Amino acid sequence: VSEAASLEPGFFERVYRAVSRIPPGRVSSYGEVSRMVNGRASGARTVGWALGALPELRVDEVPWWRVLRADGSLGLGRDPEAAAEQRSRLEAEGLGFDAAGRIDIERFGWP
DNA sequence: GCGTTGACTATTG
DNA sequence: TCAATAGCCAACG
Repeated sequence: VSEAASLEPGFFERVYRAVSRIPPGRVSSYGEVSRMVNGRASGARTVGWALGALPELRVDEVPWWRVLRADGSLGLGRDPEAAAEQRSRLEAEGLGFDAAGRIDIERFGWP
């Protein structure tokens, strides 16, 4: 492997990797993913930004819909269409939403 | 090197 | 519960 740098994937790759480790029926928050990637929950914004750059081609590899906000509400607040898709995918995995449209991350959250 | 941007989080009122 | 504010980190121009 001549590409020694590939041993240390960039922030993007690490985020995709961490998100892809989330099993079906479970959800995680940006802060949690940030902690997996950087060891800190402070980089949550960067995680969201990294997923925002997630090309559609990687959608099948990275279950971005399993990443929610810390309070269990869906992200993509500025993208209603994508949020609806996220909700559909989560419902398809058996996750329940409350009246406020939020998931009980304490119950479905992936530690 | 600096300022801006962003799918965030925690705190305060 | 909702709204607004401050703090943090990484990439881009």
